[in-house]
Amino acid sequence: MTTNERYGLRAARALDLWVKLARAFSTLNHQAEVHIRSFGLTQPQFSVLECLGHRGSMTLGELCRKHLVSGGNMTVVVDNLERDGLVERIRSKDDRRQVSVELTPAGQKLFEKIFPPHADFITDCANVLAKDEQEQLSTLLKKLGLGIVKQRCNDHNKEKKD
Amino acid sequence: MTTNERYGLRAARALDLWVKLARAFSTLNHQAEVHIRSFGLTQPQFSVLECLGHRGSMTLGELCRKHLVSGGNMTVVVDNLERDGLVERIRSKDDRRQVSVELTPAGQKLFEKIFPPHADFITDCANVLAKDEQEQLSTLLKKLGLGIVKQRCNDHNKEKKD
DNA sequence: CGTTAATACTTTGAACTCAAACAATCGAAG
DNA sequence: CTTCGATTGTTTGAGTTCAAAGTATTAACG
Repeated sequence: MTTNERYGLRAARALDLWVKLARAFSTLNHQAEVHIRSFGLTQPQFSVLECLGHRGSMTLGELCRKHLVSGGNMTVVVDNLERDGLVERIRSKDDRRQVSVELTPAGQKLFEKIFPPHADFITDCANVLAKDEQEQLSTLLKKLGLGIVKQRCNDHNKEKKD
Repeated sequence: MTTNERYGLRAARALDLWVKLARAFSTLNHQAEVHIRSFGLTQPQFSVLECLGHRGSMTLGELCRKHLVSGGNMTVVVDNLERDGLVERIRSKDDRRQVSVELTPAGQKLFEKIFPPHADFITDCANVLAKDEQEQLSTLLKKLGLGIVKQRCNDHNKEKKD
């Protein structure tokens, strides 16, 4: 019995989309992971390094929001980067609760060394699709992602009212 | 300085696609996670339960391949499901290395209880997009995912020859 | 001023993930 | 029949993730 026969056409289409999304992400993610690992970093570590490299120092909270990651987590990632001498924690003077994270010279150097080849790597992968396919895919993914956030947010507010 | 100015248009497009893919996946994944957690399961646990519910018993190796997950990992997930009395390990008589994993009656019951509402949930999320948009997106994601596998596989073989 | 609430981060415990090392079993070649 | 190599699972160690509880600091209110 197919998913269609069991749960209907709409559900079959939705579940199919969900599987394809998970597979595509998982595949690219795995490739990126392997590539990044060859530089001695994990993916979240690289991601934080990249963020700091491109946008300068950020607080832990900003890093969390940017990475859609829960608080307790970023602490550990930054711990490990700090242990490896790639970033530095600096308590803000204005608000002593906040901790600003900055690249050390070693961190900056590593970022400059590994980001370009990594960008090339991602570009290679994306070139499986033609230019307009890439743009079309981006657009649809954005619509899906933002749409879900909006939808869930509305549902949540509706529940509150009830 | 934009990504485009820094690394060129092709890279900018590819990186943008990568970010959108990661965001869309992460958003839907998070929603699904929260929904599944309300039934007392984690996502990988649910995923294994679903697999067994739809396709009957499978060996650990089959589960690994189906979930694109490394071996040592599935052991733990199945450990936890077994601890909760939802699945059972059965050593194959033909090949005593293989371990077949089966749903217990409790596991079967839980699967039947939670899969339909979960399918509805995913369907709701997907309905952010119109029917033809969903199909288009599925097609592009599939092409991207399979294309990358193929590309990397070729690269790998090329390296071997060198 | 002092209490109370909110914010920013850290800690803790459970689960998942990988890679690498290990054990058990099977198959095939000598 | 024995040994060697491949396959199947498990174990171990490091890292990531979340949720929930805890600490420190700030802001706001009486």
